[in-house]
Amino acid sequence: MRIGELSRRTSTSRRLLRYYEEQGLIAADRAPNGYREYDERFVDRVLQIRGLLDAGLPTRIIRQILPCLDKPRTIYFPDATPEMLATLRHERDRMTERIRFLTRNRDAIDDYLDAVIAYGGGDGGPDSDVGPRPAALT
Amino acid sequence: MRIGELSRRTSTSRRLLRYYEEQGLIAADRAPNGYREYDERFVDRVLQIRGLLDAGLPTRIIRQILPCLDKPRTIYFPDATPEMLATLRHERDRMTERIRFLTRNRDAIDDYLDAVIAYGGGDGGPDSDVGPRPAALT
DNA sequence: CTTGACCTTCACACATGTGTGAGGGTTCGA
DNA sequence: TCGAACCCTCACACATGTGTGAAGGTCAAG
Repeated sequence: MRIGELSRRTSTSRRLLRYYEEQGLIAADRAPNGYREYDERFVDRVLQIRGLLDAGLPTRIIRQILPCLDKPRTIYFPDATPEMLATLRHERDRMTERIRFLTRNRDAIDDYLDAVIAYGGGDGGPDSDVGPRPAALT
Repeated sequence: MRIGELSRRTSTSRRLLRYYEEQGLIAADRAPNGYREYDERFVDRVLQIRGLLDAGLPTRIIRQILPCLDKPRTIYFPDATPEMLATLRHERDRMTERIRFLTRNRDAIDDYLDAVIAYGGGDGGPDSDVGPRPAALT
């Protein structure tokens, strides 16, 4: 497929797809006329990049960890230099930290939301169907 | 305490502390000479801001959710407008998504690392003490 | 009183992800 | 053959978080 279709299928602007390529995250090959040509696998790949980007990782890091994330665990290990393994460990730990932090704060928001609907009776939002109020608060 | 101490205690540059204030994330009061004056609570507060920032939330969102995250669940609910509750729900869901994504990818990295050390015997890094290799690979 | 360590505001600078548009080719159907 | 709908590269622009430094005020110790 060409860039327009990939763009549509990943909800990612053409501009960004070219940017990701420039950053070495994806490598499209070219049709004789110069157009980029992508195959199916790029859809998942781009989605994964978006996810990692959204999770706060910079392209520089994504470029390094992406090859290790191929779904069929390629038993053929690429050039895993010690520096790269160190980066991987470090990034893994950083992600674990992030997960902890996000979880803690997400739960705090959740608690707040629960408290608000228990207290004020909610606002008709999508969380209004949470079942019976705790006895102590009714 | 003044900005220098808060900076040291939170490993955050003075510049950023002023920036967070400008963004409405913290509100220091001023000594007669114009110096910012912070109390203990700001240490945690700043650390929390850093965490949320690192987790990928922009200051604009942090400003909204921070008041809901005060540790002693202040049963006194601030001006929780419906728009704000909607933001909160949306952001909570977004965080849940991020957590899912980060977890998935973190685990993938972890698996890769495990596979590498099982395969190549590791590189002497901090994960080398993971115990016996899986029987099938030794 | 001076020096040094603090503090203030202001402003320019930079990296990163992303938008936008100019200037110009290719392809395909009417 | 024309127009629409693609594609290309290049480049400037913007928001956000962050660094850095100038020009100057405050304060305590020597």
